[in-house]
Amino acid sequence: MTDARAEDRSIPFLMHQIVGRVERLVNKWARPLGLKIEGVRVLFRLLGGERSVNELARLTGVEISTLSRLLGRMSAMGLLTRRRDPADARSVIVSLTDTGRKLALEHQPVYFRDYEEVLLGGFTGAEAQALRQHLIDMIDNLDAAGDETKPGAGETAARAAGG
Amino acid sequence: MTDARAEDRSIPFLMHQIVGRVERLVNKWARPLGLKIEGVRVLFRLLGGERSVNELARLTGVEISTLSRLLGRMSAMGLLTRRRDPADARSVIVSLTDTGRKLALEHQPVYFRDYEEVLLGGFTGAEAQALRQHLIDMIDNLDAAGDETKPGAGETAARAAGG
DNA sequence: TTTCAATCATTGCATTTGCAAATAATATTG
DNA sequence: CAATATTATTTGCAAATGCAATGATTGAAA
Repeated sequence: MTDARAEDRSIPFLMHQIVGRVERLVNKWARPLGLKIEGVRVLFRLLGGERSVNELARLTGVEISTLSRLLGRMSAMGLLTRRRDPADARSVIVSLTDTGRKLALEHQPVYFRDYEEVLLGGFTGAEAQALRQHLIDMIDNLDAAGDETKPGAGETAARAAGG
Repeated sequence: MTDARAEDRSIPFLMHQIVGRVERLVNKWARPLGLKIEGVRVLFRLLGGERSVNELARLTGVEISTLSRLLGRMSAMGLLTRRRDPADARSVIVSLTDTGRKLALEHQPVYFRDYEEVLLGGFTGAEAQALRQHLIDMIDNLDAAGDETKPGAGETAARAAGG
């Protein structure tokens, strides 16, 4: 068991493992609802109010073309509606139907918060908070690095958070 | 910019964001090589020596059926070979070809270590180490929770690491 | 107003995905 | 040895993915 390790502890790989596991757990749970994790994210995000497709993409982290089609499916399922934004006819406003809202509210207790509780089992509040901040910092680092299209040999790393 | 936030700070979501960004960065870089991130993982993992498909799946976090097909493609690209394990004819041993090894070695400098450096930009060594350990703990938590098929209302969270 | 650039969303297309079933070989048990 | 359970890998199939290109609308500049 401790044999196949070695090199398994890089941060990106560990995070990949965690995200993959969470996805599999959520997918398993959401399958009876006819949804996968992305659909679940969309559903619960919309509980907070109407959003444009663009906002939804940013808020859920789903690729926008993927999202567009996902919205089509969820719309066909009767979970949400799409209508043109009167103020800007390029945008499409997505909102939950009563059915969608009902579904979301019914299953709210097993949403991400609970997965977060699983993830953070055994963590102190301070540890959890430090972790959360570190994750946010890493996102900033990535956004800074993303501008360069290529990470380079590592020279640009420290600058991102160092200021 | 600080407008569309709200609820963006759950641990699973933040990690999803990070993993997605890393994937996009690596995919962009790896595309000229005819690979995506999973292929890159396989390639560099094999640099450490031959592996069975099963081991490779565990080590790279790639779904096994996906991996099987990916190996077929990479084999067709001349990057690796598959042969039956003489000691256990159920297993298939995957190893790099000279071409594959050459490719891996050429591009080693921009592999995950560098992305890790990007991610950890501005982190102290202690912070990085704490983060790494937290990630490992979270994987353990997930594995413990995975046995139950469903996360429940949150009652099982603390038990996982608390013992 | 006309023209050109930027933004938002959708779709074409080939590729890839994941689950579940199938296939094959080995371990275990009696 | 025979029968059964377990492990390793591959494939059938329907569905989903992402990039790039398109259509439609708005904003800016002259």
